[in-house]
Amino acid sequence: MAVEPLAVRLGATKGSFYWHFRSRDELIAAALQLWRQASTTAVIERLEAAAVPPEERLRQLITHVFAPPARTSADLALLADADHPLVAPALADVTEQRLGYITTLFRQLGFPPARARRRALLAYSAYLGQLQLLRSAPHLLPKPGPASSAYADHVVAALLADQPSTNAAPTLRVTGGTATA
Amino acid sequence: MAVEPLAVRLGATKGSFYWHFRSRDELIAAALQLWRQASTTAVIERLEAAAVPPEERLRQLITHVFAPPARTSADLALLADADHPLVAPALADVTEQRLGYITTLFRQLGFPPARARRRALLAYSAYLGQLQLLRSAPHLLPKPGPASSAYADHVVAALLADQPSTNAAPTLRVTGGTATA
DNA sequence: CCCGTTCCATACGGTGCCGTATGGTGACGA
DNA sequence: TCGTCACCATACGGCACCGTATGGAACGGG
Repeated sequence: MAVEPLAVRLGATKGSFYWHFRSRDELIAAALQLWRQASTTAVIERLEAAAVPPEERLRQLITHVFAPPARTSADLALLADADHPLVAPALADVTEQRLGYITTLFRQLGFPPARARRRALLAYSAYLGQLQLLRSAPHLLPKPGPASSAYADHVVAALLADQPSTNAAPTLRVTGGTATA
Repeated sequence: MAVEPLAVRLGATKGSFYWHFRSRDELIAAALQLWRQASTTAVIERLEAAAVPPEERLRQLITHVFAPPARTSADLALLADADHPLVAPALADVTEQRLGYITTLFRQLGFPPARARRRALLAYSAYLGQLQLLRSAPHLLPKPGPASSAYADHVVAALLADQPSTNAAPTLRVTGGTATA
């Protein structure tokens, strides 16, 4: 967002803006710092605060993300400018942090390291793609309501299902929606 | 991409550009038309040309997309400008076409309609997210080589896995911890 | 009452871009 | 040789934006 339109949208002027921030980049840096904290660290802390088993955390995380009542997503704006020199490092950090957390959740579910990592990648990719769909073709997504919850359930089931082939059998069964034998 | 930088990058000038195209938007529209055709219709036709069972088609599609040797992606640029008035409809069309095709593949695999649709959504979301990761944090993705193929296999397995029992309204059980928005 | 500090507004130069106007340049046929 | 036409370059006006310069209110302390 440019600073002149931003200023008028806030009922202020450019002059006042440049008194508070030395430059446009300084504002961007500050906003990115906020975003890092609020969009990742805070979410993880909130999830960890509850005394529930890891599969419940993962379930909450997924359903929260895939059944969006009105997901206001700064992620989208930043992903769109992923090449911006200030955005890129912040984005990389956040991605790494989120992916790391999801990986540990899968590990806690009994997935061996490599499989946990792959599953986390898949899960996070699905999240990012969901965001894109939300913007580029929202009419193709299930409407908020029962269809949306059913979809979230479907995603949870697909992501939490252990696959038969690979060795070192993960343990924990998935409770909740679908009773996997 | 602006037309002045584009012109110099092509060793031409702006004047010559405006002889071939009436405006910048006209170039964009032409490029979008090309993209629709090459990135979707052509891919589907190529897949349908081979005389293989549907799960093999799906497998080829997924592995082709998730084990990218050097995926040159126009998709990314367009997703980044998803709000552009010319890009948005093209993007919606392509999304709908791709999603429809993936859905029919899942249907041919025996998934009932609603589940096929959900699975297709998940698969396509995963693809879109993969694209984003490729740009915003490529170092977190498996490197091209065996790790990459293993990951592609993992994704195929996760997406093709039949889930037991899933029919008939799973009714998500939000156990402990409350909703925590 | 004067002065400095804080906060905001107006005005200006500079830049990158879009689109147009206009002026070549070479090929080719009459 | 001359005119025409496809193609390209230069030059210009206009716009949106960034960042700076400068001129104030408002206010509190000496």
